[in-house]
Amino acid sequence: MNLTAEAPVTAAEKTFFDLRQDIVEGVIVAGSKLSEAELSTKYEVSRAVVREAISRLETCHLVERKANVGARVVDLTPEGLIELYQVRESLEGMAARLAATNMSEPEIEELNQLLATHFKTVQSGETYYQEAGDVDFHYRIILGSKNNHLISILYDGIYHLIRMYRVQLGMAGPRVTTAFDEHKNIVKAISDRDPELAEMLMRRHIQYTKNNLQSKLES
Amino acid sequence: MNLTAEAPVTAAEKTFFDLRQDIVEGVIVAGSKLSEAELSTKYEVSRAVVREAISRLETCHLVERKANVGARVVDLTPEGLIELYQVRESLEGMAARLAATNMSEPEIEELNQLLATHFKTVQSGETYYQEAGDVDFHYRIILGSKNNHLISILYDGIYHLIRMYRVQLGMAGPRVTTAFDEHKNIVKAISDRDPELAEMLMRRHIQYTKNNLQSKLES
DNA sequence: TAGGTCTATATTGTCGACAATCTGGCCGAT
DNA sequence: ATCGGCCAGATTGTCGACAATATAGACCTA
Repeated sequence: MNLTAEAPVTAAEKTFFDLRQDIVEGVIVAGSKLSEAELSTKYEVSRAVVREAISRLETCHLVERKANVGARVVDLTPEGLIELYQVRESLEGMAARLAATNMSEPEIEELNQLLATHFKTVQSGETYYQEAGDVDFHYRIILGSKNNHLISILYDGIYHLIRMYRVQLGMAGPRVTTAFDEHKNIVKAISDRDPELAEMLMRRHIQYTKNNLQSKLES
Repeated sequence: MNLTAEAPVTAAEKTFFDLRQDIVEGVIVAGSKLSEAELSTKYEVSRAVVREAISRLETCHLVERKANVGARVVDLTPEGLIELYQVRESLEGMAARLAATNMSEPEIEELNQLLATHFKTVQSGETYYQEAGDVDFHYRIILGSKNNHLISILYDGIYHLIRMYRVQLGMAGPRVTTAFDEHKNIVKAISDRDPELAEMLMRRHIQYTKNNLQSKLES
């Protein structure tokens, strides 16, 4: 997710990005312990920057920390997934509602163009869509809400966890095209400046996504 | 807000609590810069623990940090208040809805008892209610949602900001008794296991609170 | 005088060492 | 044999010093 396109300016930030990626992609196994000394040698930085990186991971809810004990990567449970998606549904539903009011016409135009690009990608059968494409779509709508708190909670707070579930459960399959249609309808509602419909469609879209993930988690 | 009743186990945690309180209560002025060296001498700890404390304050959205520049206390703007309460309305509305389903009968009973206690406090005319009492009320409902992500976002994330607005704008006045009635109706909806009504009443309650705060901010 | 560069200073970022605390295993008592 | 306390090792928390970066002001130039 280099959508924010922010280059790490400090060593702690770079270590944070590296660690986050390794956790999201499962290189560091869910539930495993994060030893400061170990990571310090692995990423070739001092323990202080590892501590700072871990501290930021805690903000993303990717790790949990106990005083004088240490940090562990969160483990993925069905209950956690349900809780996460309850919150996501509410927040992104609000984002879609606000976006229908607050997005500028040029931004909406860009959103439509993004959709057109995705359409070609889907037709060509690439799996790329579900990962970066989907994230990009949701990202723009969240930004379109123009609510900085909302943006922060979603992107600094829970989005990496959502990615973690998706990546580790392996996203692909028949939902790709139907998800695209759902995206299309959401964009149409936003283009029509219909906040209530935009929220409802977004909430359903996320519910479908949750159900899809749940079925994979239970299998 | 010692509802969580968690004693600081480490120096960084204690410094975090102290700093947070000073910021929320306005002892440290909104918008002011947080100098690590200065705070280090003031709280009599090393710069490392000050840095950790500031890092945690960033998670609460109480301070903003820029690399190689430093941290500043957030400043309170009308726009920020609106954004904050949009998010709060959505999240606490969800909390009330979930609480109506997930709270146990004993927990609901305790909630009713809390309300009875508040009634006496309101009658006696103490201002205590609006601060700790109100926070306690909302806290229990949030916990009653049984959704750990939601609980974390609200309590580790935005509740201290809400307190900051309330404390610094000076809460008291004629809304005390009407707010109590709103609380009473919310508890009734939860007792009746009526999720939709509970959510609607909570959302309205928070809207009223926002309007009340806004009028103070504009004056 | 306006604009830009350069330097001095202050502040933040990073490091390695030491202190405090937890964990797991050993030993003894009942 | 089981339970509890206790010791050793390892891990996290804290500290002060050093390095890297930004900021403000002086100085120079056009």
